[in-house]
Amino acid sequence: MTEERSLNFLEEIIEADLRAGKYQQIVTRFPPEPNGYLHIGHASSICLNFGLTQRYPGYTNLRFDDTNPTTEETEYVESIKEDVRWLGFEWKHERYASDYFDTLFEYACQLIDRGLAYVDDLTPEQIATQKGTPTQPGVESPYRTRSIEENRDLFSRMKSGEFPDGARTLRAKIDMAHQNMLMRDPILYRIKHAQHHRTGDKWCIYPMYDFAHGQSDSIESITHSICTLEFVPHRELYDWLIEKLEIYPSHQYEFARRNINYTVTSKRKLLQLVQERHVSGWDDPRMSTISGLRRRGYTPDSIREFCSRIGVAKRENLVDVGLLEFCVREHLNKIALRRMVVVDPLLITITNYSGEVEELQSENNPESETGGTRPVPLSSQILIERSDFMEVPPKKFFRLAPGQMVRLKSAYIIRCDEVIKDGRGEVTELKCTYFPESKSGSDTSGISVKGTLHWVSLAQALPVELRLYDRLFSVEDPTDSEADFKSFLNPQSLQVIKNAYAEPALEAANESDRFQFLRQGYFVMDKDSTSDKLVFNKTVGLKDVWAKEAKKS
RNA sequence: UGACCCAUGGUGUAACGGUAGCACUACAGAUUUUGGUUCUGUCUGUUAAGGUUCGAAUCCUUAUGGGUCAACCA
Repeated sequence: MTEERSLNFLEEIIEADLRAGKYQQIVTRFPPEPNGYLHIGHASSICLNFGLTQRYPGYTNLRFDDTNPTTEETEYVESIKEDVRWLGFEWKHERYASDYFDTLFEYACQLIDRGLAYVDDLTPEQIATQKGTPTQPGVESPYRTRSIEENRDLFSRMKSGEFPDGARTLRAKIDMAHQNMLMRDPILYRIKHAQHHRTGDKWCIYPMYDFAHGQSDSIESITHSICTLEFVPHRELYDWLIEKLEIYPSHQYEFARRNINYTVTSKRKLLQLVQERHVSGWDDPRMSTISGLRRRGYTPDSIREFCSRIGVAKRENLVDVGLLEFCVREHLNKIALRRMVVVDPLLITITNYSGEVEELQSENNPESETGGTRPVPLSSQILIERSDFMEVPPKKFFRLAPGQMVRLKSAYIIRCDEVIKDGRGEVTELKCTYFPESKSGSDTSGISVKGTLHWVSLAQALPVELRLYDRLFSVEDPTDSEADFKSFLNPQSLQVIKNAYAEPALEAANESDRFQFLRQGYFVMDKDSTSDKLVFNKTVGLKDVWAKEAKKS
């Protein structure tokens, strides 16, 4: 399949570079800022960067762009490493932009010495106003003409902590009238008396992204520095610094970030959802974070497959979340153990069944020949899904109804003889008879039925909690309007079933085990499970053509 | 009203001057002891107008539409 696939534009560039002998091997990097958890959009970038060096000779680094100590934390570093590994990738070198603070400071001094940088005393507001607008040129700072000696002195005093936060900045001296706003004397260093998660209080000046990212790539000899489209205008500055500093010429390439409908993929917005308690945490199963998807029951394989299918390009996009769901169903269908769980129970008494408990066998996974079977107990009282019975069924309802026959999965065919109701007319019980000669696997009854139901023997039923999830937002693109994206939160995104009834085999389940609950969907055992009550998260439902059919009429 | 980026079915992505293909979705059918899975088939597309060419989704021009850029964030 990979060999059949056509190349994306980055692979074409790389193959051309390799063919031309420009490089013997390629080096890429995944460069997150440790200020939040990774999300599905990052997965795309991870698969791209690491995937490229699996396909072509070379390697990929994990580099934390940790140049802003006030937002960065070790907790995020750890989660990012865990997520990258969980996705199935291993980096060559673990690096930090902060590893290069000394070198970066040296670079800054070089620019000063060559008259290409100056210390500015303007306030943030002043800098903003004199920057101009995209259609109007900016004006030069009065401090732009300071002597090299003065700049050197001031910059080293900035470093030694003589000035308070925000008092001065180091700026590149480029062109205040440049078409590209980023070339209008961009700030290179700012003063921040803040504890850094790695360098502690060694520094009180920190480089800006633009003065750290490109040079870090260069220091690591990154051949292909891949980032998203919003950094296109940064490339000119990136190249300018490489040229002036005369350092290894990494080249930046940009691709369009992947957007997915009915969710948000922005660390800032995800952080808001966490802080304002709209979700239970970064790993809430409704979140688009890697940790959320993991807790939801997604597999690394399915996420990688998704990233591969959506591809890489430069145009704006909004990927249908249905494709992600397709990918996880496809994988889980192959690997998930089948179990029976009744969500909304209706009691059936099999009137001609003996009092004994019979042990039946049911396959663990019909997709797997080596999957084996597990025992399932059957007795005269069982539970079926309330929605699998209708007193007045529509046509093509292949389930239970008065006088109608149906098969109990891996067991017998039963017929509904009598409907018992309570005082309010609510159906409380069904009296059925079973056909002993219709036993699964050795059916000689000659009866053929259209429907097969999942069921659980009442006496052996295991009470479990189910958490059912729906999309977090009720509109395709919550960020596409003036309104606060949180106003589009779907109030029905979480539904908890406190008491569902599971077959006893589920007792042996462990955290993170994945199952298909027959005719319902895929579920994963959650970490909130206790010995008293197992908790399962619904990963995704099965395709349900009957639901569609029923909706039509 | 500047610069830059982008434009192919409902969605995502191919076609590198020579038959617009693949996947998802939707729809129809077959199989099925999960109305699952699997299998078969069908619908739907080159933003527009000019130009170059024997031939244009592809090259050129213009228009239109969308996106990005004015944080001491990344």
